[in-house]
This record gives sequence, structure tokens and C-alpha cells, in this order.
Amino acid sequence: MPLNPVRRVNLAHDISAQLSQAIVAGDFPAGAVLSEPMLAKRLGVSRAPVREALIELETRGMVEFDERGRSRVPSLTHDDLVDILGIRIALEPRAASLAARRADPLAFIDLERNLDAMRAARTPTELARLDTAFHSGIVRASGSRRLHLCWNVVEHQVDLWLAQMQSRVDALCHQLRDTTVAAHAAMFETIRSGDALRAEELARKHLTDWLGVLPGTPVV
Amino acid sequence: MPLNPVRRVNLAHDISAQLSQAIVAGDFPAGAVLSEPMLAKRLGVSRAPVREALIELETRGMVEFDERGRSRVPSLTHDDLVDILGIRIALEPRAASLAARRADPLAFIDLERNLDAMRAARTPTELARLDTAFHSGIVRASGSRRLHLCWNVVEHQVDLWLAQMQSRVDALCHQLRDTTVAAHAAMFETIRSGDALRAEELARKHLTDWLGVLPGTPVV
DNA sequence: CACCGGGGTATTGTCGACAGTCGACCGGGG
DNA sequence: CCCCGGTCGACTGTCGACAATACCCCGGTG
Repeated sequence: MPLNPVRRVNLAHDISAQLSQAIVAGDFPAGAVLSEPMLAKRLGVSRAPVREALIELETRGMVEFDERGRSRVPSLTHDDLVDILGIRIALEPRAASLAARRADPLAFIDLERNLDAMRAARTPTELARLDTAFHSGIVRASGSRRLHLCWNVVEHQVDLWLAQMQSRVDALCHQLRDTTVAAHAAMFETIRSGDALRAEELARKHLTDWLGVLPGTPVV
Repeated sequence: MPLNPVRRVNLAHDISAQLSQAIVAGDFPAGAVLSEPMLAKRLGVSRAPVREALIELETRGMVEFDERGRSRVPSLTHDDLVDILGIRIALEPRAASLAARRADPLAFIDLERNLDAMRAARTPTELARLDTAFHSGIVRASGSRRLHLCWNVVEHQVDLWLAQMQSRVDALCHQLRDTTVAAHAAMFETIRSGDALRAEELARKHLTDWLGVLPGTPVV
């Protein structure tokens, strides 16, 4: 057994992840104030790691600091959603292209497992989670640390969006399930085959298609 | 007199900016450990705001935490540079396109002033700083908060790169000064004219050209 | 000479505490 | 009735302190 090294615990990191999940789960709706004493009390820790977690989330855009230092959950509008998709259309084709060239077998089994899970997923929430995870996997497979840093921002924004527009997302996911799985499968195969140009194009098309089905979408 | 509101001070934010500048100025070379007590002592503050500043810099990739929690200045390789440029080629055309559509007059005077300063700049370091600032200005002009979050990552990486490859950058800047100014001027005019497609194309070309003059560049 | 164990030092992660500040609330005066 | 000042409570920003841990050097031992 490899006996992977034990990670020195860092409460701030755990708290950051927990807060992300809580926000996505709808525990803190848009506009809610995340006061440090309240979070510290609920989590059973002191304020210091809570503060650090909030700062981390702020640089990823998952909470906002107002002029008085209070952190709030940002509330997204439809324009924000289009904005996020625009960035994804810029970043993800690059990630797909790099992933196709890097061709890391370890990442492939990750992506393949995700595809299987997606085919077996039942609830729309599960489907949405797996969808985001697939795109995350491609970014990881790109092997670019900086792309991953940027993606962290985007991913948190997508999570936020999923949390705030859940009903509409659920409907869309249900409706687009088969096409999404098919698009993912095509991207996976293309990346595995090493065809960077085509992988880039597929990623762009996949996201642009998504943009097309959004109601009231302006030209982008 | 407008009496603009006084900003509530936040040491962590100041420290983050100061550390950025210090790293760029070469005060902490690649691989240097940034110990919290040392920084706190030098800055005359306690460790808490220093920690928060380091966390902020870490999410932007300007420092790295090793497995023991110590923060170090990452050392960039040539591959990293190509990686950074690849992300810029993905992000900045989008920013230019948005900026052309948004057409914020306030941002225009900012960009124009930058152009003038660049024409008057004397040292290569100054030139490099203004170059980055111009690209920052375009991202700000895009009006996308999320694009700006991503750009924060990229900008810090570019700064880091400038700090670590200063000699080569200086030579390049000197050599490419006129073409860079011309390219920036063209981008500025195109953005002001509102031609989003052409602005996007110019931004891409500008960065791709830069990629071309780097020594030993692989195909991207 | 090579190897091992122990003490000292430095650093991180976390905690509780304090000052400053802001908003909410209440009572009094015009 | 409306406006104003004062008080209370809550929250943020910052600080110093403590335990835990890892590194470094040094002496002892086979």
C-alpha cells in the first residue's frame, strides 16, 4: 500500500470547502451575510480560520466583501450568467486543446468514470454536479497550473449560478441530458485521440450550444 | 469639494500589494521562503494580516504553499511562460471584444494616458510595467467582474515572470518598443471605434506575435 | 568513521481578547 | 407627528500567546 502522506490539517481549507458546499446547497441564499462569529460558532472553531476561508472564497468570487468588510453571497443576474459563459468559452477550449496534447492516462480514467456516472445519474442536481466535474476534469487534464487557478474562479461562479437558478437549471439539465452526455463523450474521445484542434472546437461548440438554449440570450 | 469617502483600512490588502511589489522588485527571488514572523517584523504588524495577505497571493499563484504550510516564491520555467501566454491568448481577446462593445469613455482616457506614458517611457522596466498596465486597462474596460478575477491571476503571473526574467525582458522590450506601442495604439483605436471582432483579432495577434519572438518556442 | 538520538530553535495553525466602528433602537424635544 | 441625540449590541480588524511540529546541530555509540 502506498501509504500516502498524511496532510497537515488546515482548518481554513476545510472551512472554505464546507462553505462552498453550504452555499451551493442553498444554505446561504444570495445576499446573505456571512458573519464570522456566526460561522465560527456553527463550525466550532475560532474566527481566524473562518476569516482565512472567507478571503480565499472572495478571491474566487464566491463571496463579496462590502465596504465595511462584511462578506455576502453575491446575487447573480442573467447578465452574470452570460458573462460566466463567455469566460468559459474563452478558457475551456484552451484547456481541451492542452489536454488532448498532454494525454495523461490517469486523467482519462477520471473522465471516463465521470461519463459512466453521468449516464447513470438520476437527479438533475446530480447531473449538474457531474457536468461541472467533467469540465473540471478537462482543466485538470490540461496540466496547466495557471489555467487551473483561473478555472477555480469560474467553477465557483458556476456553482453559485447552479445554486441560485436551480429550478431552471434542473429543467434544462433534464431536457439536455442526452445531448450533454453525447457532447461530453465526443470531447472525451477526441481528447484521448490527441486531436487538439478538434477538441478545442468541440469544447467551444459545446458551450456555445449551451448559450443558445438560454432564454433571452443576447448575441455574444 | 466632493469629499470622497475615506476607505476603511485593511492591512492585509496593503500587505498583499506591498509583497507583490517587493517580489516583482526582486526583493524575494524565486524559491525564497516568506516566513510570517519575518514579514510581520519587517512590516511592523502582527502575523494575522500577513497570513491573510499570503493566502490572497496564493490563490493568485504569486506564492506557493509547500506541504508544511510555508509560502515560497514560485520559480518559473520557460514552459510556465508559454503556459501563461496561452492563457492570455485565451482571455484577452475576449476582454478586448467586451471592451469594444461596452465602450466606457472613462476607461478610454485611462488607456489613452497609458499610451502617452508608454511613448514617453525611458527605462525598459517602466516600459514593461506600462505594457502590463495597458492590458489590465482593457480587462477593466471589459466591465466583467469575473474576467477581472481571472485576470488577477494572470497579471500576478506576468509580474512574476517579469521579475524573474528581467534581463531578457528588458532586451525584448527595448527591441519591440515601437511595434508594441503601435499594436497598443491600434487596439485602442479599434476598441474605441466599437469594432469588437477586429479588437478581438488584434488582441490575439498582438499576443501571438509576442509568442513568436520568444526564443525556443514550441508550436502553440 | 558512519549512524542514531536528543535538545534547542524557528515556524505554523489556532485561539481568545481588545479597540474601533457601525447600525438598531429608544426616548425626548420641536 | 417628525427629527435628533444617546445608548446598546454586534461585528470587524488586529494583536499577543500557546501548543504542535519539523529542522538543525551536536554529542554519543557501534
